[in-house]
Amino acid sequence: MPSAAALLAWYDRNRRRLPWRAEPGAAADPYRVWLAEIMLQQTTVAAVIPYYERFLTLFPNLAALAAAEEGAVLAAWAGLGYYARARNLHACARAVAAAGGFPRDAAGLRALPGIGAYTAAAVAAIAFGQPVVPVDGNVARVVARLAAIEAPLPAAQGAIVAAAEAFGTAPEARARPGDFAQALFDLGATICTPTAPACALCPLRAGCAASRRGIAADLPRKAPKPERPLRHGVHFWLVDRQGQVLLRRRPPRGLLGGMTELPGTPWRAQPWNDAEWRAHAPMPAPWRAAGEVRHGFTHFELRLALFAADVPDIAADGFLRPRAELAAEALPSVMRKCVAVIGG
DNA sequence: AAAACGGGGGA
DNA sequence: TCCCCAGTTTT
Repeated sequence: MPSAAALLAWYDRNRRRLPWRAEPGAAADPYRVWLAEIMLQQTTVAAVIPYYERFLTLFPNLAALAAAEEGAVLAAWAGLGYYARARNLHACARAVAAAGGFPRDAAGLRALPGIGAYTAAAVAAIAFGQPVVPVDGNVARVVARLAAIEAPLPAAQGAIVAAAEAFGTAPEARARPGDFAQALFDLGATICTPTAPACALCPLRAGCAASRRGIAADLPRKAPKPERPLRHGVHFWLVDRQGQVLLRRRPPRGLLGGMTELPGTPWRAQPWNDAEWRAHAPMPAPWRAAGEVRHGFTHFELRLALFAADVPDIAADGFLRPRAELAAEALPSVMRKCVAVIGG
């Protein structure tokens, strides 16, 4: 069994300073811990920091976020991805505000929108000092190596969680649950990295089965991923005589749910021919080819053809924005790419 | 159990 | 290019 004491001693000297973290010895703010954890789901620290700072300015506390319109929250989230997180964040803020505060235990937190097993444990440990171990990608990698778990993910997840909980029962870990969790995060982020782990610098090396066997860099093993299919779409850049561009809102749920887009066709496996995409144009217009955009989503690759036209007046569903203000519009990244190609 | 759900940074 | 990231929800 690796040494929790050694891990915490390493953490006390090497901890990362992050905007949502309390200073050593200070109490963590549950609102900030929760907000950061939601943003950090499947998202790197570097990507989160500017969004976190902006969010805290717009919504400095739970009451402010609960009082905001969902559209304002989605707009502040634009570009960060996984937009269901923003909708759940808002719903969660209202539920917690109505209840008078966050539940202090993992089971209570787990019942809230957008909070799964990982986030419940992270908030319980970091904000409320509960003796639980959140297992994210970092912790899973560290623990799979410590215990030399060779079964591939996701089948190995149960064994990894069990090993993490066993590590967390050490008295030093139970005395500082939040620091123990964050120590595992920091170790995974800076020493026990996915490729080429710096085992020579690791405080847990003596207790690491994978390091001993020389297979640390090979763990955790992962099941092969299905290949991503290709999809095609066409989007339209329609400008009126006042220089206003037609935009519209996507359906409230599903892919990019509730976000703003240029009007376009559905995205499908087969490319669109001329007659097909014209049937989806917001109105008849002298369309001219205006470029192409490629964008990768988690489960498919997207190729968009862009067509532009100028008309005196726009008569179509959607809303208008001055072309010059589009850079400031809250757009998902794929639509930001379209604007950059056409209007850039 | 499997699929849906974004986007950016690093190897 | 592929992989990974402080995962959750829906089917």
